[in-house]
Amino acid sequence: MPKPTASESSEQSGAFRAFIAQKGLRATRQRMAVFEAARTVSGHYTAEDLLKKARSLDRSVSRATIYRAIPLLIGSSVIREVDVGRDQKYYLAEAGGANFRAQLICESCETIVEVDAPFMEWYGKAVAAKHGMRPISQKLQVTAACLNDRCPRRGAARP
Amino acid sequence: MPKPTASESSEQSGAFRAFIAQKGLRATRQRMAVFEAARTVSGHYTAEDLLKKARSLDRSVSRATIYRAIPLLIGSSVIREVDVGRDQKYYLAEAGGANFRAQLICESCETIVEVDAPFMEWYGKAVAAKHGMRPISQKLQVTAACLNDRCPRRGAARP
DNA sequence: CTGCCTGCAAACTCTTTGCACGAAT
DNA sequence: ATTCGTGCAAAGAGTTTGCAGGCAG
Repeated sequence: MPKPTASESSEQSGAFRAFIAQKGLRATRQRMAVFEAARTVSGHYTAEDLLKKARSLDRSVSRATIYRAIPLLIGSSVIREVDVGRDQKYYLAEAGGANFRAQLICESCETIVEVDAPFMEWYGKAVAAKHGMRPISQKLQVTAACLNDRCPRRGAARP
Repeated sequence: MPKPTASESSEQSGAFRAFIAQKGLRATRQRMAVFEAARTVSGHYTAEDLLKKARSLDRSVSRATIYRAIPLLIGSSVIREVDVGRDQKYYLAEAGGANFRAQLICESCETIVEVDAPFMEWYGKAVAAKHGMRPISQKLQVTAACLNDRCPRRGAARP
């Protein structure tokens, strides 16, 4: 059934098509371009980055479509949202079922490192249970001074 | 906990005055009203809440002054900023030197519970060190479905 | 054919900032 | 007197949304 292109994405693409079909939505050209861009861009990217990449695949993709597609991409686990409290949110292609990740964030430059933190699952359950609540998600972030050569304040912060 | 009166705050007020004086700033009427409001309002509050309270103490306080005072209040440890990824940030009167707190956040209503999480200090150090970085701060948040009577989606959300 | 989707641009929300007057030291 | 501080209002930035066609199913 899936389009028999040589593209390595045909499989995931089919899964995404199924996801939107099941929701009564349509596999438009623009939507699929955003999907393809979302899983192709590497590392953490912004909505604007995603727009650039999607446009390189389909010139007609607009900013509005990007923002309207993002919730679908998250809902279908194609990407994950990473909010580190900056002005813009970041997104990340979701590799496997890799949940429970912490972020190590440089306070001065763009660097964000994903770190496995499986104990978050236990912690979330424990804390929520103690207050009679049902855990839904957890977030753990460490802000630090990085040593990246390109970091404007390499190794700075607190003497 | 007895509600602190204006006179009871004179001590902390003095500390705050010292802080701004040491920075070469001035103890203006508006600034002190915001300070007094910041340490009086209970629970988590927004900049807008702070404005309301400060205005009840001094009619002339403007929104701009609130936003300009907040960094001073944080810098002098009078309040702490709590960013849970919503559109507005929250602030909280800083009781003691209580650092390393996690937040338990209801995904549907306003409820935010502060939870001690001292292990964050160790975790931040360990993770940062592993990447040759120097830890600066850490944040841990658990989103959950709450059982508050006033919660619009009481106990909702699937496991 | 239906009605979901799209691009465009205006709208929105919280926060920041330029300006000229006001006030703390 | 000096500067810093203030209110006002406009500017900003990222994201959302109303509208009039366009296209998937």
